[in-house]
Parts: sequence; structure tokens; C-alpha cells
Amino acid sequence: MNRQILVVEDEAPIREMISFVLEQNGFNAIEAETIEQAQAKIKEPYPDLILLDWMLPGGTGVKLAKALKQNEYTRAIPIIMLTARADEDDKVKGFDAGIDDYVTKPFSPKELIARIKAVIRRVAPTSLEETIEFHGIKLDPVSHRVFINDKSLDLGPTEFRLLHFFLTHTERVYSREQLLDNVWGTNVYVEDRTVDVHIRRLRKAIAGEGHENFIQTVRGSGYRFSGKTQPSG
Amino acid sequence: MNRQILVVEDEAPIREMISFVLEQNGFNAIEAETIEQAQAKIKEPYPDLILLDWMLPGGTGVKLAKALKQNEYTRAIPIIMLTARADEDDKVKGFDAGIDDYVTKPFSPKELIARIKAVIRRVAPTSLEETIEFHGIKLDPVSHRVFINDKSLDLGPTEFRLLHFFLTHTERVYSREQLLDNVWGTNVYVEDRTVDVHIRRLRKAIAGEGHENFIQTVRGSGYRFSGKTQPSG
DNA sequence: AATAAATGTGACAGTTTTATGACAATATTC
DNA sequence: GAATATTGTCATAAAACTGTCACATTTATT
Repeated sequence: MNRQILVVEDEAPIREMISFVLEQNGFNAIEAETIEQAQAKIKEPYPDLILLDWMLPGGTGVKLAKALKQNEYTRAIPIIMLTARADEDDKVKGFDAGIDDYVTKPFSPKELIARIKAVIRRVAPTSLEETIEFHGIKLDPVSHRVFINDKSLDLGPTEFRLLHFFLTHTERVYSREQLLDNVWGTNVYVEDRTVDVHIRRLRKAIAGEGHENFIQTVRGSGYRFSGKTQPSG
Repeated sequence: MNRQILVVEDEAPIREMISFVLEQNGFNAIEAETIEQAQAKIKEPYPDLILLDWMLPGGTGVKLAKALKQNEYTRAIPIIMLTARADEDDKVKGFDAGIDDYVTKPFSPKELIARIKAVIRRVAPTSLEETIEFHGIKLDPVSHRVFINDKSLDLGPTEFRLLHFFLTHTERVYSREQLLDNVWGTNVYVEDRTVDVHIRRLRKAIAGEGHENFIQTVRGSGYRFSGKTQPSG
């Protein structure tokens, strides 16, 4: 699946030009004209990156950036600011709000794409197509197979997606709700506890191959996939 | 949650201008016109910083500063003085009273914000999701982990929250009630002494790793998390 | 020094949270 | 369409966590 990029820009010609360039380069562009529109579109599935115009009607882009960075679910979305002037001040303000990069208008399509790829590479080193390897666990999204120390492992669809999610989101605690959102999908009505059961199944499958506890329980919070060993209780 | 900043300034236009600038920059401004008003507003929840006008009716700002610095609960609140003249004398007096910084009127919004951020950064060098480090203790809110000298530490939920609170509120005494409010949450009906027990548990967990007494008892007042060693007595 | 007040501690029982095995319903495969 | 696999939910077991209490210590007062 292609990367989704949200373009927040009030000037239609620029916005459309950007979208065009993005689509030309294999990205999936979503457009927003105002901050309000942007906020409405920043929900699941979350875009993989946001291109944010600095001068927006109804509030500057920095405000949106700040708001996003303060939200648990959106804070990880990388943001590239589009700014008309290479103003030092603005840059500082932007970085305060957690901006990942800047592109100064006018910019060349080539530059824009280069920056986007750079940020994505930095933020998500694992492309959707590449096989992921983590401490002896190999997962190939293409062939849809999992190896653990080169021994093939057999997982159900849900366990596969769960493992995939974990492998691309290690060292971080996720609540059952977050896992449901990310692995099952939004608006699925499933009990929180169901996550426990699938965690159990995945654990069993991995442990069957003589492996440590990658999936760690964080009581009261959720689960964490980690290479580091958990301190003994 | 945004930082709360108390603006103590008798001249309405200036006060409002300051508030506006603060709000623009993501701070939460509270206004006070007089020292009395200020004192009334310096209570829970305590502001994170105080902007204090030097020339106040009914007593100079320095007096208020001194009073605050002598109070166990308010001592750690950073204060920035607003002074009309870059008077050397005043500066000395202010620093005597524990002022953290000065801004001389007229000042640019940019300067004010810069100073505020500098002071806050110095006092509370932690943002919500960043890992916090304090004298060898590392707490990562994201992975929900604690390390002490890079050795993983295992804490129960309450101890974790308690430590988290302390790490973001060091060098300041909190009463048991305040701790209950902040760590347990408001409207929880729990004995004051319960705090003692959890303090004990946290102390034990930290001390287990051969460490000093970060958590200090302030008899009759509460507890303080501090890097400095407590003077005996 | 004796008494009173505040804090430190270990134990413990109740409660909450998580792990686990079983099962019926549903989806997939052949 | 039968056989097989997968899924979500429950009930129950197993852990982990909590708040209190009773008693020990320490600190302040008279």
C-alpha cells in the first residue's frame, strides 16, 4: 500500500500541483484546504506524513503542528512545513513544535520528493515491502511468511498482523484499544480482552521456537514488543 | 497540559498584551493585578512560572518574590521579573530574592517568550513524551520503562506514576494531599498515609540499586524529590 | 527525660488485572 | 458441502497491586 500524504495548503493551484507531483511519485495524496479540514482528515487511517503550509487562514500551521504533536495518536506523524520565506524565526518556532523538516517555497518537485523520502526513511526505516528482521524473527510482508531463526512459523492472519504491527512498532507500550485500532482496524466492535487472547496465541507460537518473551505485559497499560529483557517481577 | 503562567502586572494594557502573547505561544495565562490577587491565585494548581512586575501598588514585586521563595510549596516556582529600568540595584535585589530572570520593559514578545522558555527548560527540562533523565534515573513514558544507571527497574503502576510525577516536579515539597491529587487523581478517597507506603515502596525500588535518598521527607509538610543531598536535620 | 506527634515498615486481605483453556460461531479450503 | 482453520467471548485460575493497620522509629515539645 502506498504512503498516504496529507497536503494542507489553502492555495488551490499549489495544492493541486503538489498532489500531482506526489501521485506521480507513487504517493497517495489527500488534500485539505484549512486547518479544520486537515483535522477532520487526520484520523484513521492516519496519513504517513503531513505537508503543512505555514500561512493558513484561521490560524498558522504551527498551531496544528503543536496540536498534533500533543496527541498520543498523531504525534508520531512526521510533518514537513511549507514556508514562503526562509525565515529564521519561523524555523525555530516550527522545530519547537516538532517539525521534521522544511521546504521553502518556491520549491522544485524534485526537492520536495527528496525531502519527503528522507523524512520517511528516517521515521520509518522499514518500508512496507521489505522483510523485517528483529532479533532472529523475520517477517516477509510480501510472501506473508514468518521465520524464526530461519525456521518457518505458522501464524493465523490476526497473529500475523499483530506480529507485523509489533515488529514495526517495538519498544513502545500499546493499549489494548490502540492495538485493536491498529491491527483489527477502527470501528471494529471487539472486546478489549480479545487482544489478550491473541497476544497469548502469538506468544505461544513464538515461544514454541524456544524464544524469550518479546511480548511484555505492562500492567495497567497494555503490551510492549521489545528485544530487551524485562526486569524480573 | 500547557504550562500555566501567572502574570502579575497592574497596568491592564501591558498585562493583556502579555497574556495574549503567552496564549499565542501555547501557554496558559492567568492574570493578577495586585500582590493580593497574585497571592490568592498562587495555590493549587500552582502556576509553572510567574511573570512579576517590579513596580506594583501595595508593595514591590520583590516582596512577593521573597515571600514565595520562603514558602516550602512555592519556593520552586520560577519567577521572571518585569522591570522598567535596567537598574543594577534592582537586579541585585531581585536575585537575592531568588529571581530566575529579568526582562526589561519595553520588551519584544519574542524576547519574553524566549526567556520564559529558557527558564522552563532549565527548571523542567522535560516534555510530555520525552524520556526523562535525572541523576542516573531514566524514565521513558513511551516504552513505560525505568532505568537506573542503565539497569532496568521494575515498578508497579502507582510507583511508576509517582516516580514520573516526582521526576517532572523535582526540588519541591508536595504534601500527601497534593501527591494524592496529582498521582492518584482528584476525588479519590484514600488515606493520606497511603502515600507513605507508596513512597516507601518507591524508595525501596530505587534504593535496591544502591542509590541515595532522592525522596526526602520534609517533616510536617510532605515529600520532596531532589538530586541534592538533604542536609541532616 | 518523658510525652506527644509524625513517619517508617512489614504484613495482609481484598480487589483488580492478566493468563489460559475451552467452545461455539464463522470463515476458508479443497 | 464437508473438513479444517480461525475468531471472539467466557469462565476460571493465577498474578500482581492496593490500601490499611498495627507497631517500630524518629523527631519535636515541655
